[in-house]
Amino acid sequence: MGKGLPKRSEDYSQWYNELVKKADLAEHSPVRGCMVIKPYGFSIWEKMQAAIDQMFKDTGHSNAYFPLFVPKSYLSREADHVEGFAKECAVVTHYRLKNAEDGSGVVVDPDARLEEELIVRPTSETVIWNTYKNWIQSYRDLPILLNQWANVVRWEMRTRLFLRTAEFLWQEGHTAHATRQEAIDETHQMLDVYANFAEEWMAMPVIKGVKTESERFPGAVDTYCIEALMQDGKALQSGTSHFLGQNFAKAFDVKFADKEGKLDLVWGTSWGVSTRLMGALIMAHSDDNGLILPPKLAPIQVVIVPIFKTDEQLAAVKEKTAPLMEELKASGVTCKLDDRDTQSPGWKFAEYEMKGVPVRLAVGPRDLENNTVEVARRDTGEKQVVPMEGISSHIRNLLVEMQDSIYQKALDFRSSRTTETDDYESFKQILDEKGGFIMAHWDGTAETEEKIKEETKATIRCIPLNRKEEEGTCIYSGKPSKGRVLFARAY
RNA sequence: CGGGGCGUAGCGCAGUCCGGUUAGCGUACCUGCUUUGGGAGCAGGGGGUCGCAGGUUCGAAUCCUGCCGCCCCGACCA
Repeated sequence: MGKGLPKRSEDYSQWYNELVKKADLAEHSPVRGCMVIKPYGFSIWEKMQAAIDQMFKDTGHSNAYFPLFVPKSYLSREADHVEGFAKECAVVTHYRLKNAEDGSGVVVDPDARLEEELIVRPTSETVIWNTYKNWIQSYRDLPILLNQWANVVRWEMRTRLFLRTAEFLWQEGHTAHATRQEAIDETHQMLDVYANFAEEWMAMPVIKGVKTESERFPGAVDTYCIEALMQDGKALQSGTSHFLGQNFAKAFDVKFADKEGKLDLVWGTSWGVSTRLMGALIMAHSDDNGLILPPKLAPIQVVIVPIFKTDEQLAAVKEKTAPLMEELKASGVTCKLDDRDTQSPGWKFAEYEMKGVPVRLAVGPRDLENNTVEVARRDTGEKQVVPMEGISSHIRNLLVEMQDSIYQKALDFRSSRTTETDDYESFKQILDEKGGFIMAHWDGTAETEEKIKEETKATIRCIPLNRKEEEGTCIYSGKPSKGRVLFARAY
């Protein structure tokens, strides 16, 4: 593994790319825009999955699985939906290969063309609503509260590891309800689940809001989102929850008989987060020495690096640390002892910093003699020699404190990079000089939104749910506005 | 799809303009010795269809033609 990372201040984007590779999270695959998620990266994703999955279960959802392929005709059933996704769909046209006659390899067998092409799902609303049609006849069949963990493909023109890949992993929840209000409540509930996950697990503060019409999910009535701020001052949409109204029920003819025997269309929601959250996690906290992981999502929370010259010294360190490891494991702390004699302690220090292991313990002859251990915390870089007595509870407290402190740091950063302005010139100046979130008045029209985007590359990330109602005038058009919206340049 | 750049050892690169020893450097890898509290040192060693295909030439990584792939900028991006 090569040394060092580019500095964030010099080239943020290159810093990110290098970090992803050097922390052993992911790498490019032979296929353009796709990635190999490496074991360490995947183990972080698994921790995220486990936590989110539990939150889904706790809110009454079950997992299921629907197929990868969508018949082409399904996609066009909902007009906005096909409009939104058609340009980035991978299409399966044949089902067989054969040996080339000139011996150059295999070629597509022209006789094996599919009667109807299959789309590799960019999202599963269509397959799922087509299925729901068969499952729903009566109000007694409702609600249906399902989630699936899956891969989807969106043929993006430009990709970046985790942030935007042609194939990505995600979960997509799809629910069906008897009433409008119940579906709206579900939409909000899942938005809250995402926000809680982002803040409590990822230590990443987010703004909850609703998208403007132009940023809305194709086929949705309303799209809610959580928006996070990255260290370079750009926004990252980190999760979405859609109120679908009756749009997909209409497209797939999903009706139910209510208590009075009257037929009505079913109300729907869908919601998802993806491996993009990995990108968010990386960019929200990490520094020029590598990844910084909040303890709750760190696959290894504590690493012990023994300092030794001889086998006897190593054995003595192991004997000393064995009870500590037992104790930590018993209290749910993931702990690893790196006793390799093939790498120097300094190499290991750098390595675990790159990988974002929250707490590092170094134990050597000096410590054995004094009954101490050197404790280093990744987020601040602080090192402390502490007595072996009570070390286990010291570490547990430290992990809790770090989780909180990492969140607080991100929150402080966001506060310092959130600006209110009432003037278009200073709006542009803030974007160029400071970046971050800008709260400003907007007249509510798509035209104005588009103009601002063209001129500044900033988009309306969302209309925050908790914004205060206040009269104002649009920074661009000068027309009246009922409240501020959240602007930023975004990923 | 438009503009720019790049394909040489696992990775990162020099050499290409101006053709000419055995294609080189860093790192990684292997062996040995000394080391080990912040990415160790020394010595030795292995690893190459120079993106692919043609052409020019006594001779091509280097010049010419065609093709392929990747990266960056733009367009695009629930």
